[in-house]
Amino acid sequence: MKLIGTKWKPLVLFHLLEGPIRSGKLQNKIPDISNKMFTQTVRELEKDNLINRKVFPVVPPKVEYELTEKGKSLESILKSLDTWGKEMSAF
Amino acid sequence: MKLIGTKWKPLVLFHLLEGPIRSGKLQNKIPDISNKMFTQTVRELEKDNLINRKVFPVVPPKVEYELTEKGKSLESILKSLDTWGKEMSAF
DNA sequence: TGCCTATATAACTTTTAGGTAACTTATTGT
DNA sequence: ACAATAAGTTACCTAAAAGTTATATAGGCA
Repeated sequence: MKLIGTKWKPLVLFHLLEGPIRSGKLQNKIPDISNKMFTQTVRELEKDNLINRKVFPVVPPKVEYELTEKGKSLESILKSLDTWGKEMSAF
Repeated sequence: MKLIGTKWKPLVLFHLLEGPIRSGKLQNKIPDISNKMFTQTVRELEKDNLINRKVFPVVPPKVEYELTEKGKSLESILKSLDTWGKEMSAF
């Protein structure tokens, strides 16, 4: 499972720390991600067992993503990365 | 500075946590890295001010790498990542 | 004379990540 | 009829990351 070495995975996970969220909303939180990369990223995270995908059988579609326990175990790392990145961009 | 999104940077930094080390030794700790990627990676880390490069003017060449203070500030993140990776590969 | 050393670079190729744009789906409301 | 909706897929293309192979260096020593 490559977490590092990918551009989007950590970012998606980071936003999921806030709790379950609809697909579109999550995507909006990451303005620069393309539609394709978003889907691809969440699919991989699902395979990695870091997130769950909940599909509601309605029209138009409704899909929610949320962290699994395994995903939640990344919380401190993700937050540290975020903090570190912000501190360093001050330089 | 892209730490995330690169394959080798975190690994190189992780090995430097043990202290200053000669170029060749460091490279040996990462068996799968190609000669080119090793050089390229340390050069970028140097530009990022995460590591220092010390050149000894001898023949054959002797070069040492060590973390800067900024590099050392990554310690807890790097160690967490390492620990997490090991725990998870148990699955 | 010519080989060995450790570190690095250059030229080139392959692989993978990522982006774009068009299309699908099924139901509701007009 | 048909437009709008949210989520996703597909085919295609480009750019960036990484790998491979060959070469340079300069002094010590057989």
